[in-house]
Amino acid sequence: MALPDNGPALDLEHFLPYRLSVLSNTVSSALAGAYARRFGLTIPQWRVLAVLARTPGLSAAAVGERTAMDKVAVSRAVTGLARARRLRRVLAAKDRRRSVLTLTASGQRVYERIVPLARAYERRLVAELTPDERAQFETWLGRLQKRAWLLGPAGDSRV
Amino acid sequence: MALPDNGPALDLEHFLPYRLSVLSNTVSSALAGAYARRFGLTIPQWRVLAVLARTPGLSAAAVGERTAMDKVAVSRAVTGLARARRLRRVLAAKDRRRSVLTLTASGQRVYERIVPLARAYERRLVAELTPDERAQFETWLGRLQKRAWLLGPAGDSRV
DNA sequence: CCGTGTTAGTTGCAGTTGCAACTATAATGC
DNA sequence: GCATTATAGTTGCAACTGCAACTAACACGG
Repeated sequence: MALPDNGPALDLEHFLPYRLSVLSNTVSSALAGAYARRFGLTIPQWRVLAVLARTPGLSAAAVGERTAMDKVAVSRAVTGLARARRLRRVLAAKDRRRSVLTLTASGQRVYERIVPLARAYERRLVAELTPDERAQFETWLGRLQKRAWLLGPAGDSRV
Repeated sequence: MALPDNGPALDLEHFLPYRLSVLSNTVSSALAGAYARRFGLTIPQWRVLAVLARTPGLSAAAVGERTAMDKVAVSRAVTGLARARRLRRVLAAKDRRRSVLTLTASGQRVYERIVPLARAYERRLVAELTPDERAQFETWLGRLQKRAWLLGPAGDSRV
C-alpha cells in the first residue's frame, strides 16, 4: 500500500479540470440543443447575438474579446447570422477594415425569445444552490478563471 | 428604466453556462497543450489512459461510462492508443463483441509521467482557494452536475 | 507619397467530432 | 434451432474548429 504522494493514482472523478469539462459540456449541450432546434443558432452565434443585443455597433474583434472567441469563430458566426438576416454588417466610415455589427429587428426578436429560455434553464440549474451559495460559487469561479488565465499552458512550470 | 424582470438584458459575463464554458476551455486547452506536446496524446486519449491505469481490463463501453465520452470517441481514442502501443486490445472470451483493454508497460509509464504534471497544474489552479473553499466548491460542482444531468435539454420544460 | 509594418477580417486546408448506418456477436422467444 | 431483437464496436460522411496564409485597409517614418 501507501503509494507515493504525488505518484500514480489520479482518479478522473476527483480531477477538477475533468469535472469542469463534464459539467460544462452537459450544460452547453443542453442549451445548444435548444438554440439549434428552435432558432437554428449555434453556440457561437448565440454568443455573438447576446453581445450585440446588449452592445450594438461593435466590430468583430470587439465581439471576440467579450465572448472569448477567436476571430475566425466570430467571423463565421457573423457570416451565418448575416445570411439568416439576424444582423447587419456595415463597413465603418473611419476605418474600412472594420465592420459595424448591429442586430436586425429579427435578430433582436430571436434574442428576446431566447433570453427567457436561457434564464429559465440557468435558474433551474442553480436552484440546486441557495442564493448565498450561488454567489459564493460564482466568486470562486471568477477567481479560478483569473488564475487559469494567469497560469497559461500546463508544464511551462515557470511559477 | 426598469426592464421586465425576465425580459431582455442577459449579459454573458453573468451567465453561468457561459462562465463554466470559458473556464473549462481555458483549463482544458492548457492541459491539452501539455499532453500533446510532450506525449502525443489528445484529451480523449488521456482520459482513456487515466481510467485504464486505475481499472485495467474494462471494455470500451465501460470506459465510456466513466469518462462521459460517447462510444465513437472512445473507439477512436482506443485505436490511437493501440497504434502507439500504449494499450492492448483483446477480444473477451465470454463475449466476443467486447474487447478487454489493458495498458502496456509503455502506456503505464506515460500515465505515470503525466500524473505529476496534471496534479501540479491542478494544484497551482486551486491554490487560488483555501482547502476549505476548495472542498466546498467541489461539493457544489457535484451538486450542479447531478442537477444538470437531471434537467436534460433546456426548454423541455417538464419540471 | 511610398515602402514597411500592423490590424481587421476572410478563406483554404487539415484534423476532429458527432451522428447514423453498418458489421459482428450475443440473447430471447417461439 | 431459427428468426427477432439487442448490444459492442467501427466506419463514412458532413459539419465544425483551428491554424496559417491571404487580402484589404490603415499608420508611420523617411
